[in-house]
Amino acid sequence: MRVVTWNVNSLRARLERVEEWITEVQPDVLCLQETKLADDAFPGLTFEALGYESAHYGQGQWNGVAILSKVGIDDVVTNFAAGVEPDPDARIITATCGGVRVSCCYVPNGRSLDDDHYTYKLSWLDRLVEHLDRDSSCDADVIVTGDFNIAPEDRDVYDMRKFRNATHVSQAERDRLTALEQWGLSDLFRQHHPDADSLYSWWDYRSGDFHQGRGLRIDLVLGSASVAKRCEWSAIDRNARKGKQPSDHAPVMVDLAG
DNA sequence: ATGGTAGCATCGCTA
Repeated sequence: MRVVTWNVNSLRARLERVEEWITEVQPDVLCLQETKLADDAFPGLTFEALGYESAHYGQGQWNGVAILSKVGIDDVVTNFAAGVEPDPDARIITATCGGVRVSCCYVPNGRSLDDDHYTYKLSWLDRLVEHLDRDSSCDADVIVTGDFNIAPEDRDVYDMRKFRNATHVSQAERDRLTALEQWGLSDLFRQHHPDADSLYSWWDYRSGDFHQGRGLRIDLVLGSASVAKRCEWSAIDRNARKGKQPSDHAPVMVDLAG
């Protein structure tokens, strides 16, 4: 079972590329972030024609998340699970696909360490743990994936000197990833690339950052212990960042046995 | 230190 996360930075602007990519890579489950669509504008029929059921949670203009699945899509939850302080933005959708409980997340950017949006980011990540406590069981097959807007380690950042006093690398943000780890999740890409550095999933559009190798690894696929055990391959498809009108993010893929 | 680009409900905001 192939599970992929991809921040597409506007599904309207990216639909043709996403369709081509799906046809080539044939993921079983595809988690999308930043669709920037209202629910009634989501191209569900286009994906149905490619063999996918889908669920979208959007608000138009900004944010918006979706799950596409060839292996069923059940028990869909939009926003955080009941009992958790709801988020005003459309940033998380959860569904069961092929027996795996999948949460597709678009974590707030944070903007800067002194911005209210940074406080919101930390609160959002605290609520993600509460969401998992209420929605999912760490003993089951669970995937929490998406654009985390956090680089787990310094080696996931092209140049730490450029990130002094910046978001995406702060201890408080990384502590939130540790909390997810303590809940029972691990970084499936890192499991298959334990010694690698300079492997990124996002590159700023500006200044030729992609071609200069200036990126961050901020798109993660986290899996529970049973999922990690089944995970036999993971890669970032940086080819998808090339060519005409790419997203600024590349898809991150994992293959699970069975 | 700044600015660079892309997308949106576009001339300002978000990333």
